Amino acid sequence: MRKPCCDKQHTNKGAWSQQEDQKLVDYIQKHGEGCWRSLPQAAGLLRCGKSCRLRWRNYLRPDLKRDGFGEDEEDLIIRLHALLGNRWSLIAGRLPGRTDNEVKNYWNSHIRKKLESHRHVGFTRLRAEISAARSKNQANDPETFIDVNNQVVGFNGGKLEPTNDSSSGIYINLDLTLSIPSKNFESSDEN
DNA sequence: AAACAATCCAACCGCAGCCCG
DNA sequence: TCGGGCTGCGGTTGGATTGTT
Repeated sequence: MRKPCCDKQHTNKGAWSQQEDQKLVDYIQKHGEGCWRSLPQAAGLLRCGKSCRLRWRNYLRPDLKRDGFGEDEEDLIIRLHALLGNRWSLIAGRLPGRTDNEVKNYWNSHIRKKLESHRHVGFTRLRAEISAARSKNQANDPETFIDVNNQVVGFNGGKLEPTNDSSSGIYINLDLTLSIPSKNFESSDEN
């Protein structure tokens, strides 16, 4: 049986106080993101390492955007989700200043409902791009294409796989390379 | 103004995978 | 090669806020 990540009897849970936030920020600014397991004690926090990590990554990191999602970001999320599914960290990796949690929440509370209620309308704009991209790219680089309706080609664990429905034959160029997430803007993330 | 419902989002949980001895 | 420890990820929860009746 695996040990729990921390002694839960002696850790705080729930919302973070300003003092806790400050302690965490101060510590990470001084020492960087080191070992999360030992960080709470070193920083004088009664939290488990996981909680500290989450708080930092999702809320306290200085490079995070705190404003709402733009139209272009929403559009990108929809496209990436069509390709990657619920790989929120990968999706967030393509959106500077956004976290996986934020993207996931935004998807669940905004985009999913939108797509459910306006499914065909939602694809109208995509279809215009599809037509343009189709003739240009279809044969060149299949791994950057998906079928908007039901996935002609999927990306599965680093491997391209044909999927079960190829009815539409419509492709969209996502202009996507699956590089290591956040490498484009890692300076603030890794410091 | 109060009660209830719906929505949002920060935080938690448990699992998977990576790393290292 | 194997096993244990640690981190990261995705799913889920629950409290706070906002909207509706």
